[in-house]
Amino acid sequence: MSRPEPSRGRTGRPPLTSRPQILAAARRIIDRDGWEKLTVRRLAAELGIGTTTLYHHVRDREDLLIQLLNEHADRTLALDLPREPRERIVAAATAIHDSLAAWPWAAEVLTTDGFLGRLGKSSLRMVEAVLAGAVDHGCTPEQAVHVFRSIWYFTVGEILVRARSTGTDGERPAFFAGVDMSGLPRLAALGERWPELAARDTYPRALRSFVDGLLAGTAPRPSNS
Amino acid sequence: MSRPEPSRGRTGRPPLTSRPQILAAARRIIDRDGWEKLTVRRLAAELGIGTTTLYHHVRDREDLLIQLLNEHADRTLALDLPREPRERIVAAATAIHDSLAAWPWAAEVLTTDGFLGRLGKSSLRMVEAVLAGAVDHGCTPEQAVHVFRSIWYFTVGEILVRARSTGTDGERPAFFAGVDMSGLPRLAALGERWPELAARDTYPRALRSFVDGLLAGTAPRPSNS
DNA sequence: ACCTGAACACCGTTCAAGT
DNA sequence: ACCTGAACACCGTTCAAGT
Repeated sequence: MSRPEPSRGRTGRPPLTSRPQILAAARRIIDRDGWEKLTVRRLAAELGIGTTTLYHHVRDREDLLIQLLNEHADRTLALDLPREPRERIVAAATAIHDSLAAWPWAAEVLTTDGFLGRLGKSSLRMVEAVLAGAVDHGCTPEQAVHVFRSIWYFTVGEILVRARSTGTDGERPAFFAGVDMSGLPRLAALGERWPELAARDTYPRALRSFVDGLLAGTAPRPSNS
Repeated sequence: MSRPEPSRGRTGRPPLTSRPQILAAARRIIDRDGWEKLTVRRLAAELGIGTTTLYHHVRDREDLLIQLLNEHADRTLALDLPREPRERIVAAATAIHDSLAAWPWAAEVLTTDGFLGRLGKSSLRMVEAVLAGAVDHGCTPEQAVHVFRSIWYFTVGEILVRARSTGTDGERPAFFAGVDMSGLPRLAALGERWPELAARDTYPRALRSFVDGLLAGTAPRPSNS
């Protein structure tokens, strides 16, 4: 896993490609060409190495993406969190959300199996904060996991849906064109205002409602003594 | 869009491939080989036609998937909903959830831009039900859209994350293996119980909490007169 | 009007071999 | 120990042509 010092006497050819180099090249591609263009083949080309060489440094494409995400998390999740339980939960969830919203390509990796077990320390700190906030509020560990998972699903859903929504609203033709609106009065009344309303950033407000709803079931801890 | 009667005199060769045939073949592939195998090329092969012929009947792969989803919705969302606003919202969201949970491949299409505008009547009925429930509870149209979107994000997130989670728990090695747990006491205390807790189906409970939280902000309508 | 093969421009990953 | 080209087994989509 860790690379040896170049000065230490060792057998074999010294590596020409390092993990930080690979991640830097990947970021370069994303910034320059868009994250859709980050493929194993292009990344190798960017590094000036053979495609297959990359497979000595990353297990597969998914592994590359998770390493990239963890590095991103290290840079964006190093913040202090409030002490009060509810505010702690809200702040941690918001940090996760904002971090992911800035990297919509993260969507590809968010839903992989066993994702949590492959997360780095920075991300796990945020998971811990939500769990601790819930427990401090009076939740059992089981309830705390439920609180975390609920918030996680909502956050992932928000990111994934909005990541694919074009910001190019304005010149788009009738959103509900060709849809038969009979029997759908509320939807019909909204009509073409829908795209505008759907584009609003309502994550913070919805998050607070959700946290309130989740914590309402469990009695808050009695103040000490 | 609609196909002509074969008996009516018309110019040109009669079509050998119809929309229902295509959708039936697609379902056959999904049931037999798994939804990952549903590709344009395989579908054409299943139908016994050239790959390019398919492009006369569907605009592209995404269009095929949305047609398939709408057909699925027609078969699964034809249910009655309770009249009481809160129960109406919960029932509609649960119907959407259960319908999607049964077809995890729907994940591929859920997040496409302008998705709502391409939905069929059965799905829009559920959207309408959530909006109507919120308005009947006392929400403004703007708030009702907020309620729908919040529930939608949560539902999509739950489906997408759980769709990729293997049900093959039991023989999997240590979930948090190799993770440094120092400074993460709540997570450490949970330890290897995490996969078991994360596998629980908590959607209904979390949904109720969310709906409660979302409706709490808006005063319930005064009973009539 | 409907259908087609060939081609374009790609993918991720593995193998056996080279230095 | 590290790197490699070639190959495998695919993708979605477009074009110009055939019946």
